[in-house]
Amino acid sequence: MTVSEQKATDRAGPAASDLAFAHHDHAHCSTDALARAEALTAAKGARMTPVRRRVLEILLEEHRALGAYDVLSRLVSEGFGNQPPVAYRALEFLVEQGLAHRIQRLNAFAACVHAGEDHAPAFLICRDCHTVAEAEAGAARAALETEAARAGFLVERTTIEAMGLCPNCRTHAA
Amino acid sequence: MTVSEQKATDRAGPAASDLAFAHHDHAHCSTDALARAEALTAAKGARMTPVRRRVLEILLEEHRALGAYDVLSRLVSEGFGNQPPVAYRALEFLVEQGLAHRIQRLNAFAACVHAGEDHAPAFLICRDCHTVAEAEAGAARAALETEAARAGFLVERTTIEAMGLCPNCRTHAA
DNA sequence: CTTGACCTGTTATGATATTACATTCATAGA
DNA sequence: TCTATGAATGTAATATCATAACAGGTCAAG
Ligand SMILES: [Zn+2]
Ligand SMILES: [Zn+2]
Ligand SMILES: [Zn+2]
Ligand SMILES: [Zn+2]
Repeated sequence: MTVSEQKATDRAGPAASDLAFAHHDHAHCSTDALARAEALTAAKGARMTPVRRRVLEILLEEHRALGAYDVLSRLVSEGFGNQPPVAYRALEFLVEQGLAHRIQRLNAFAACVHAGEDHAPAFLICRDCHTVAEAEAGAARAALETEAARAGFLVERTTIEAMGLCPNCRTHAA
Repeated sequence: MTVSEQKATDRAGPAASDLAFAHHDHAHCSTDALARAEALTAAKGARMTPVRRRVLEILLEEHRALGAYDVLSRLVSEGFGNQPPVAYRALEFLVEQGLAHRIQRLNAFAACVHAGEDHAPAFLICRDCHTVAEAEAGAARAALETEAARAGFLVERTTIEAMGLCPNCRTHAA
């Protein structure tokens, strides 16, 4: 990473204290994200319907990734449709709108904690407590694009994920 | 990326001409990989059985990722067992031995073209022709670890994949 | 030749995801 | 206001990906 790239990362990236692992006022974190989601979809003319809103709320409850069927079972118990497309369509919408991310490693979905910020996310997945934190992947993505460019490959989308131990679980393990 | 990191990449990484996209003597590329696989497993005392060898050969036929069921259907037509565990177990073995990689994005598997080299792979996946090239991810992984360290997260395994257009398909598209 | 580890075959099931079509809902234009 | 239209949702059926559990076979060390 060059010095200028590091500075860019420092400007754009979340502070370490923003990360899911740190203690924080999660009720605020969650309602804030939901409010921003409403504003963003309204601005784009996209429709934040009840199912979609509820799915986002469910994802926001914890900093974990949920499978489509986990989400679906929650929806069913609240009177929404009980077939897979109900969950998959709402999740697809949220991902398209940048309000949620798909975690490839887990075949699961997590709410975006930086909605509207046009960020390059990496995901830090704790194998122990299953918390998923969204980290800044600008530098990693740049390195990947550099490598791709050597091959003449045009990068359109990237998947950058790390599996390991979060600070809390490291401490417990030690 | 620092200058020293760039140099490290240049030393360790494959030349651009090594990549799957470039024209190359693939018969040699393939038989060579198979020979190295035999040597590596022998050295480790692991058993390269007929199914396992055949699965590796199948993966080596092209620089693409194959799903477990694609592999399985090939095995069936050659007299091996026709149940999913037959394919999954052979693939699991190859991944454990570092002879193949799992491509998360595709739920599929590709032969490793740098077996035994202790590399940090990134995968460049062409959305058009489905070729999968293995690129050097040392720099990207280092950037990801730096970011993870800020959060106190201990990285154990990484998934670094890019979806996009390979040089050939870029040309055709243009 | 027995033992024990490992490998393979097979059944059954579970988990993830999509296609297709019918119905309902929101809203822009007549 | 009253449709026409496209969007969203509900539902059934199916496709795709993955693992658990157990039985039987192979092979080399003892
Ligand atoms: Zn939070
Ligand atoms: Zn944890
Ligand atoms: Zn080749
Ligand atoms: Zn291509």
